[in-house]
Amino acid sequence: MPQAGGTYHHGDLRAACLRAARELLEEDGSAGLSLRAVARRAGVSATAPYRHYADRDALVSAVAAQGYRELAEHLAAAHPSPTTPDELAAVAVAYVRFALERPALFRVMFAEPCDPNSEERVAATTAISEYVRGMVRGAFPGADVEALSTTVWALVHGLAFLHLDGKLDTSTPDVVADQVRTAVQALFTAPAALSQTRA
Amino acid sequence: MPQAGGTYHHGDLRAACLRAARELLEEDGSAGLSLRAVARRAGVSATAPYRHYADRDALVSAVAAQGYRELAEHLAAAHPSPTTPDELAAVAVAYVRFALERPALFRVMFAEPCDPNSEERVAATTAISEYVRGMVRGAFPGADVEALSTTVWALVHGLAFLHLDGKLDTSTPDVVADQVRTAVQALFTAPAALSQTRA
DNA sequence: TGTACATCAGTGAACGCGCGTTCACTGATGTAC
DNA sequence: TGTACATCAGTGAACGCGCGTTCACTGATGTAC
Repeated sequence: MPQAGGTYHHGDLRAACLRAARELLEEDGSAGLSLRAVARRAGVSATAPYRHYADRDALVSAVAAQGYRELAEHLAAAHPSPTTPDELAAVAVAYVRFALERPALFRVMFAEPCDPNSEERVAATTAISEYVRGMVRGAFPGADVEALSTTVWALVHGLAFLHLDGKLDTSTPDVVADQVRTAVQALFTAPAALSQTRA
Repeated sequence: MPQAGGTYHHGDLRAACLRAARELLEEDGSAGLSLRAVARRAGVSATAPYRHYADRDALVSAVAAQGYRELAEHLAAAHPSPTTPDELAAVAVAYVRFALERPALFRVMFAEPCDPNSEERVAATTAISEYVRGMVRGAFPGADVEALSTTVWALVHGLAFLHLDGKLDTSTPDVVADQVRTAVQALFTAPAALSQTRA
């Protein structure tokens, strides 16, 4: 029964490493995420983390997986099962806000094809796309769920990254939220504009 | 008048560094993009690049700017001024293909907010968004150009990144192209599906 | 309840690595007279 | 046309750094009897 204390045994170094990694990530970006730095921050020798993570990649994977889980919760908190455009927009806003509030984490999550070896990561990714699919199913009954899910996810993901990379106005959270809502609205009104041209 | 020869003076080391950087980028990812590696590949001493680039960041910025210029050309080559959904889809496919063919370069281009100090980079970014705006203006006369441009860019950018990060089926270029076309189509048909639910 | 022992989670020294960057330098080039 | 000299683009040794990872180790914990 581990008792967290100032003693030789840490108590829960695994979790402490994860926490330290998250902090470093937000402070220094992914460049700052080294095993040694994590150990330092956790107040432990440089090699202690090896008791809990096979190597640096394993730690990074764990961080990413945690990020996915939090993202899923964050979206569900915005609305568990959106069906109207407004509800859908609210979830989109939540997605983008998540990215902007944890930029380095978000980058790590999507930094490379998650290696199929990490079950934890695969499961986490799948959970997100399932959520999106469920959302589309609820909001657009009768639509091609697969295609529209991709569209919706891509739109929101693209908004998140363009904001993250400074390609869009990110001055205040409200400005961002408005842009996201408008973009999602455009998803519903674009054909009306198009119909002026053709037919 | 620089004569490229096997002599002491390189001739055009600036360009050679850029070329070497691009190669390293595609071979080893952005982790492989070090000034020393670039110098090595260019067949020059480790410090020679400093004659042409103030520091590593300057090189990276130059690479990114070159990437933006190439992306702009690539899109224009797909269609200089698309107006129909099909033409728009063709440009979208070109965008995603560009990303998948030069994954590491694409990542560098969008890896961080381009520092406003690099005029070259700012100009390059602006060129892309201008192109998108022009496209939207042509394809959707009467629409809110600003909002719809953001939507279109985000959708396509999101598709590119989700593919790049292995979140979508990337098995063959054709599969990818189909997905992109379908997603863009969905942009035009989503409200029809929605109208089944409401009103 | 007390003790012997296995197991586990840490330590700390050491390895080799590649990196960015500085510095004083030197060879090649071009220009002014 | 020839020569002196300034400038420019390279060299190579050296700096200090932080990293990932290995290894043999030791202190703490828990368990079987």
